[in-house]
Amino acid sequence: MYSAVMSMSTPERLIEATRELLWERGYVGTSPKAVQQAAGAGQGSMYHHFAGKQELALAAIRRTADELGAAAETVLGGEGSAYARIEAYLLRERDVLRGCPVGRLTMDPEVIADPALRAPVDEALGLLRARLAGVVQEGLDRGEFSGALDPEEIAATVVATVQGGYVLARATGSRAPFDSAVRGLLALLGPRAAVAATPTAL
Amino acid sequence: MYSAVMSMSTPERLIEATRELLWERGYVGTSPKAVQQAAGAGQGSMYHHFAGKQELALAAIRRTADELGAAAETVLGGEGSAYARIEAYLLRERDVLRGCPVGRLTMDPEVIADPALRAPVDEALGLLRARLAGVVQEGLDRGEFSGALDPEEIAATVVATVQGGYVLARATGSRAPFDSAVRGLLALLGPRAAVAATPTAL
DNA sequence: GTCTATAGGCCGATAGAC
DNA sequence: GTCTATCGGCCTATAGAC
Repeated sequence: MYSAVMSMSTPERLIEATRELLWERGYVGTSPKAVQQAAGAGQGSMYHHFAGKQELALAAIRRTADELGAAAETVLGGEGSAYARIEAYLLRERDVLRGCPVGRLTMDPEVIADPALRAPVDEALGLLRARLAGVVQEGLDRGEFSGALDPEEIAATVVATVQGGYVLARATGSRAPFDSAVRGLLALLGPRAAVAATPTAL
Repeated sequence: MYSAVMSMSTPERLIEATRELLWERGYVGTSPKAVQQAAGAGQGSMYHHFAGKQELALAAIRRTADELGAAAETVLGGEGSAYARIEAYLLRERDVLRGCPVGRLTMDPEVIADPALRAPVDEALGLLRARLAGVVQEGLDRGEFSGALDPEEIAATVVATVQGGYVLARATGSRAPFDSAVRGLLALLGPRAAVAATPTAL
């Protein structure tokens, strides 16, 4: 991990340092100087590779957004019933107290005010919802869930529960409320569905 | 509204201005200077009434947290079935694109790092969850919901859906995903419960 | 209570030498 | 590519006059 960082090119180190700082402190709370120190790069070096704070943040946000999509696809494109895949998404390993590196940006006034910075955030969360809606639709087609459910609504509820779970966990300083929220959602989504799907999947 | 602001004492105006700025820009993004300008108060005046940024923010956060509790109680302490009250909480009027003034602070590194600033946030969200859990328990006692549900988990899911709904709405720039998430949750919580409770409530 | 003055340091960026 | 120097302005206070 650290050796990987040390062997990176300067632009790479700058982007990775920016990703970390954006995650922890947001755009408003991240200064070029802090990025340079974290990346071990000088002032002139940073401005040689990137036009400024915004351009650097854009590169960092794009990468983080792409990673979110890839991670979601790994879990949602896996084996099993629709319920099982949604469960896998919800129970996936997470650094709960750090929150979501993409969702976090949504609370930053300067990210929201800048269309270029907001675009990757919007897209990543939109794709995630669409992908989840597809899985819910599959489950509906297979009769896993009650027929009254709207796939896009359930997808929004699933993503919102995760994003809001981070809020509750950070408020408390413990991941417990996140886990509660997820278990509550699974209980509402689940029992009958899981059983119904078993014959086909397992 | 504005006349009310203008007739307020200087400390009051400072607190209200801080509340607005904290909501929009967070603690990290809010400067004493910006507060002074928004409140129409001078530098010396602000530091006469408050020791500094942290003390001012503490007063503002406490008030916002208290308001959250009062607003929740208004809706959750009302008439109707448990389902109806949770529905009322979820459908309550909200400035969705502005997000939650309390939940927002959870993404601020300096609020989370400062126990004094975090405490009111933690307490407000904790009380909200407890209050909702009580309502769910009532619903369970009256047979409104499926017996398998855990009140604290469902309460966490409800609050998380709202908090996460804000994230989705702000990412998109539209309240639509918030409404979807809420409708999805109501669909999961609901139909049978709503019908079962109707005889008593309506 | 409110004002102005002052402080040392960071903010985000630009310029130009090496 | 990376460095140092420099910029005007804001950050968060503090000091002391009025």
